[in-house]
Amino acid sequence: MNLNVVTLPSLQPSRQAVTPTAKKPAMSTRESKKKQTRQALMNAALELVGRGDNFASISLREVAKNAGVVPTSFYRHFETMEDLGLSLVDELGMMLRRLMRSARQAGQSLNDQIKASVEVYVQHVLDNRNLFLFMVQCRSGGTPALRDAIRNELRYFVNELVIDISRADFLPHVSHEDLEMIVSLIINTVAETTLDILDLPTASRSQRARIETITIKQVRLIFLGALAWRSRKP
Amino acid sequence: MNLNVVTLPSLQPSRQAVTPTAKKPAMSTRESKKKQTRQALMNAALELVGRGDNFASISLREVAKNAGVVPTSFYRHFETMEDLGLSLVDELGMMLRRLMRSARQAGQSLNDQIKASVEVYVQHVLDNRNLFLFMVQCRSGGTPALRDAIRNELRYFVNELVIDISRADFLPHVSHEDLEMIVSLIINTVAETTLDILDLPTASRSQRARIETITIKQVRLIFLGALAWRSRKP
DNA sequence: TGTACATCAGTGAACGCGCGTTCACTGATGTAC
DNA sequence: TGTACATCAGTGAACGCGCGTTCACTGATGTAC
Repeated sequence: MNLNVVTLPSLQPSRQAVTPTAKKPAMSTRESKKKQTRQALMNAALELVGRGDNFASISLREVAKNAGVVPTSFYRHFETMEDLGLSLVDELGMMLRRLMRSARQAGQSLNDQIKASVEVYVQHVLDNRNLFLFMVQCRSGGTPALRDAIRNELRYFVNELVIDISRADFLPHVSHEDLEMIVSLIINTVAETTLDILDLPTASRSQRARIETITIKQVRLIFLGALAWRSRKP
Repeated sequence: MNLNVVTLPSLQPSRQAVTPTAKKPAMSTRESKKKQTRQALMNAALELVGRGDNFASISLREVAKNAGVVPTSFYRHFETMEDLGLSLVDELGMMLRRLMRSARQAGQSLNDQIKASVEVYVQHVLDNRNLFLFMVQCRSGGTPALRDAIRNELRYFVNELVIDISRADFLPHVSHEDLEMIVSLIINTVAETTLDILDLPTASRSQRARIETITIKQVRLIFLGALAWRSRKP
């Protein structure tokens, strides 16, 4: 598409140079406005989820209205509400990757790392309330396609953590298969707290600390079990 | 209401004697027909959940239609769909108590007990598909009242298991508070498998065995951790 | 650079439909005497 | 036991409303020359 621009740089050199991020070609006014509306629709849906509606019962018209466009405009961006939902899962995925990056802090003891990771998770849930609400709702109440998409995001999370723990050599006596079993247990345990966090009255610091303490204990106990675990030879 | 019947048993002695379960007075035709319709409405809602609809987006009219009554009839039994949902939670509660009773089998080793309990759980999920679908949907996507009701049912489960383990003296070195933390971890771990079980293609025995194996391992690992756990003195 | 044409994100009217809820009703069941 | 009246689960018509989707449109933006 932009190949001729690249092979014949003399044609529009100044435009390319002015572009803030040099990687992608400058976005046209039309394109960027379209992206803006698209994002507005996604945010509107999240907003409605945040207000207490279930994603499964939100109407296309409500979303359009909240995004400040006419209902028919919706179709310029998404085929159906499920389609929009799948895009939200993409957004969720990016957020989870950011979360993962924040949680990876080397050079500490295992106990400190557990504590820090749980705290980072709780903070992310509070900072991305609506997106996490969407996640827990759709994970168990979405259409098959949505549930599957979310399941994949969580699987990615598990795989990454398995790699981390393998590299750190925390549990050298555990087989790969069993390590996956253990990491799933950890991820599920942490994920399980999501709803409890979201249901907290905002700014209830003591309640938040209570949940964090319990979760940290649970993950530590799992590691204690993992250290005593004997994998059968493969 | 029936007090005079009780205090003056000579009035209708034969009717009382004929009643199959002697505890409650005989139900009138009208009463029993009403209960029947009520149950039909609840079953219709579960049926729709089983077909893939989200409870949050099921309409009162669909439920009535599926139950074979006119929409206005619904109001003779429930005020709203949420009201019906709360009754379904009651039904769920009774089912969970039956499950708990089946899982309580004394006189085995801890490992055998874990294995048997997980298998009983999986069997119950498969036998009560729609009710468990309703549970996982509403636990994270229901109205606040519904979520709270389900949360209470699960809390009951945790409390019962704490009592069991205390009595069995499996973990005498663990404080009551930490025991609750551990039992929550176990219950959440087992509950987490629910969706995976429900998503299985029916009668995929090998997949079912895989899930059971992993879950059994996870619970055993938790107990291993619990045995090594050191509670602070209270 | 200026002009003529193409593209396409967003508009607004219109559709048929199922929704929750109201109301007055019917007729089988229950109660009082 | 028989009769006259009360109760109330279920009916059916009707309401106004928001829904998803269609269609022809408008006018700003992009493209070609």
